Amino acid sequence: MAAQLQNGNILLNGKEPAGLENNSSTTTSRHKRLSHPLDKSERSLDSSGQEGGMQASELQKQSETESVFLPGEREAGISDMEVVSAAEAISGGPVDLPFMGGIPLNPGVFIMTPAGIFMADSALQMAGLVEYPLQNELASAIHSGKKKRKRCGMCEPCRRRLNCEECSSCRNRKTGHQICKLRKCEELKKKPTAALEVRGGDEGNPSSLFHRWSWLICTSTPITCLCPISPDTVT
DNA sequence: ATTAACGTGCGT
DNA sequence: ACGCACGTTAAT
Ligand SMILES: [Zn+2]
Ligand SMILES: [Zn+2]
Repeated sequence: MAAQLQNGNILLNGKEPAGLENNSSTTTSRHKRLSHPLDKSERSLDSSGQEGGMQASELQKQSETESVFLPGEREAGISDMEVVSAAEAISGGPVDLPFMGGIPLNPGVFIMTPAGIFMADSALQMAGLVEYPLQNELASAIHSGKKKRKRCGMCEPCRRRLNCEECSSCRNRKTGHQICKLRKCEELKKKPTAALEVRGGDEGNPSSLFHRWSWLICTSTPITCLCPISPDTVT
C-alpha cells in the first residue's frame, strides 16, 4: 500500500544524502567491450525467468486513467497519453509524474476547470509554469558529470504509460536496458549540457500548457483565492 | 534482492 | 550519426 500520494515523499528539492560521491573513480559507467561482438544469442539466453512484461504497478496504471476533464482541444489521436496529470493528481490516483516528486508541495493552489475547482499539490508544475526544480538542482550535478538525470514527466513521450513492445528498446530490453523509444523523454534526448540552458520558451508559445492553463490558475493564497479573471484579461 | 532505465563506448 | 550491449545508479 504505497499508492497514497506518491508525491508526498518530499525529498526536498535540495540535498540528498550528500557526500557519497567518492567511491570509485569511474565517472559513471565505465564499461569495456571485452566480450566477443558475436555473442548476441548467448546474451539473450540469460533470461532471468522474470520478465513477462510489465509489473503490477504498470498494469495498475493501465486500468485507471480514464477520467479526463481537461479542456478537450487535442483529442485527435490520443492513444494512451496526453492529459492525465491533473486528473490523477486530483483523483488521488497513482501519480507517477516525476516532476511532482521531490517538490515542496504548495498547499495553497487551486485549479479551476470547467469541471470544477480543485486543489493540487502544485498547480504550477501541472501547468508547466515551473520547470522541475529537481532537474535544476541536478544541473550543477550534471555539470560536474554525475548523477543520472530523470525524465521530465511532462513531454509527450514521458506521458506514455505503455511500452510499445515493438521498438528496438522494447525488444532488446533484456540487453539494451533502455526505455521504450516512444517513451524516451525529450529532455533526456538532449545533450546534458543543452538541457541545462534553453528550455522554457513555453512562456512564448501560445499553444503551450502555460497559455492554456495560466488563466485558470490561482497561485498562492488558498481559500481566499478569487480567480482574478476579467473578460478582457483572457486572450 | 529486483526492476527500470541513464550514461557510455564500441561497432557499424 | 546511430544502435546495441553493458555497467551502474535510483527506486521498489
Ligand atoms: Zn517500445
Ligand atoms: Zn520528458
